[in-house]
Amino acid sequence: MARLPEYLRALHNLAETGHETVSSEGLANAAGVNSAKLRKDLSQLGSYGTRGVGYDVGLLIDQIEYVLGLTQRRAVALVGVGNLGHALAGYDGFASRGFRIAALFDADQERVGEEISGLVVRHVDELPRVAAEESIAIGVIATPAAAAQRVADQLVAVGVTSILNFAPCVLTVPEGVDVRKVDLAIELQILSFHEHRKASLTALPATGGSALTALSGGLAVSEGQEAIGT
Amino acid sequence: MARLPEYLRALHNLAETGHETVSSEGLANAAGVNSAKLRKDLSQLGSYGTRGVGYDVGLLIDQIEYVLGLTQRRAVALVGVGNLGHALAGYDGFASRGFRIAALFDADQERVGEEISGLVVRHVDELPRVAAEESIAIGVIATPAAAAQRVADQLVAVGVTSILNFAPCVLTVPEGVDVRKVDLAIELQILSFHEHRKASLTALPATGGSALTALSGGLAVSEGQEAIGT
DNA sequence: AGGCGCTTGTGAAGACGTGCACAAATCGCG
DNA sequence: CGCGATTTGTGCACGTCTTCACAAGCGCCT
Ligand SMILES: NC(=O)c1ccc[n+]([C@@H]2O[C@H](COP(=O)([O-])OP(=O)(O)OC[C@H]3O[C@@H](n4cnc5c(N)ncnc54)[C@H](O)[C@@H]3O)[C@@H](O)[C@H]2O)c1
Ligand SMILES: NC(=O)c1ccc[n+]([C@@H]2O[C@H](COP(=O)([O-])OP(=O)(O)OC[C@H]3O[C@@H](n4cnc5c(N)ncnc54)[C@H](O)[C@@H]3O)[C@@H](O)[C@H]2O)c1
Repeated sequence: MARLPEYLRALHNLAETGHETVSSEGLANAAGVNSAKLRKDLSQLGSYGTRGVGYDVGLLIDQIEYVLGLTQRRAVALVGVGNLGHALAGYDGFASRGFRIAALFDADQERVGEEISGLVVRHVDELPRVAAEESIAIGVIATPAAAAQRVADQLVAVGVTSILNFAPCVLTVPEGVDVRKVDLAIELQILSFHEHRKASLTALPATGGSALTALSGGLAVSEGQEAIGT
Repeated sequence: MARLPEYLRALHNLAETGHETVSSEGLANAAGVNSAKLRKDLSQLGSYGTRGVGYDVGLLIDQIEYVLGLTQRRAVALVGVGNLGHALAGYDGFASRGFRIAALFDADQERVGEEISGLVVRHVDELPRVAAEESIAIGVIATPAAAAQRVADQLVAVGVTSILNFAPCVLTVPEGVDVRKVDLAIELQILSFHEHRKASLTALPATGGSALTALSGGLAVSEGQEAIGT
């Protein structure tokens, strides 16, 4: 389930605040989801709630971390240490959430050798050797789109089966390899769509207006995320 | 539809390659989706394909850009010019996809006044004045989680109705305001989950193994993204 | 002009996710 | 010990999304 990480984060917050137990309602609130949905999700983990009381925060954290495979700290390789790569490499939020940036790679000789928060940037050709040493579990691609497919191929070649891709392009990978994409421009465009829809609706309250207005008003808007009402 | 931006990107690629028309199959391939799904999506835009030929690339681009509200270049305000904020501010991919970073804000006096790719960082208290001048459409939050809710409130106060949030926390906003969240750690954790699942499955081919194995094997894995097989 | 191959648009079926509503279970308290 | 308050776990119904499959439409070639 894609919501598990969200629950986990909320649980960690609760744990730091001193809570020992949470009701499904409380946790659902903190995670921004429906309480029934949350209970259904958690019931799939093997039922660790006590009726009348709620869920044991610590136990639930352990459960979710186990299911997510966070009991072992996974090694991440970051390829492409440019604008975005620098930010990622210097981000401490990964370490606190179960990951360890194990190596940085770039193709630019100017960047090779540079040290970023304790790690030295290596040439991408060294990937096979480093992968063998570090047992990389996840590869992150932060190169321009033109280079992304080649980098993906290289990652797959050294045995990486999970890739997080920041380049705005579709990657083709063998079956068994998971790819997730983060494209900020797409996020903005989805927001822009909503803006446009809102604007059209307020401008033409009941007329129906242009074909586009009817379209955007009548169509389902399900992007896997939605606004959280007050 | 959340897939429209993906189609748009693929279409721009095709246009640059000199294609004048595309079949649904071709475009679906380029965007990484099923062709039937793509046709159904496009049919909602008002049917601009020619049977036996395909879709006119240029026309389709115009259509999608109109629906997404990209005919006007929307102004984006970026709040929090730290590690990540710098990368975002210096990213030229926004400009080419219909957006204009109109202003940068930070609360740290040390950062106020700094110039990043032609824009001067302003203090977040100036937001009301600048928003009035620039008619900000979208706000991007790249502050620590602790400050995110306050910043969101400030953005809403000046009339922003679309927010892209990079901080790992749930934002509460009034109805009518859209929030999208990008949490990199969550992306990694989802990948980690798949890694764990794959490992469990290969380790215990048919036994069923632990409760967790049965769980992860039997449960639906739908995270809004999936691997693209070869 | 006619036929043929290709492509779109869509009906229908199935899978999936969501949320309500309620029974079962547990705790605390009198 | 029993009762009520509280909260979990889930059956069920509903709406949405996905995919297949195919008829209708279009252009090209003969
Ligand atoms: N900067 C952002 O905020 C941002 C936002 C969204 C998306 N992106 C995307 O992230 C990617 C990187 O963006 P950026 O701003 O960091 O670009 P950048 O040009 O600053 O950095 C790219 C880096 O990748 C390296 N590189 C190029 N080819 C390589 C190869 N084959 N192997 C290894 N390294 C290689 C380059 O040497 C460079 O250091 C781009 O695809 C961009 O579209 C960036
Ligand atoms: N750096 C990354 O790669 C990365 C990755 C994923 C998520 N994030 C998230 O993005 C956010 C920013 O990360 P970062 O690495 O840039 O952190 P950072 O500490 O480098 O930058 C945060 C910036 O926000 C500013 N700020 C703090 N409070 C503010 C306020 N009230 N108003 C305006 N500005 C304020 C700070 O002065 C600072 O410049 C964090 O929530 C982080 O979890 C970052």
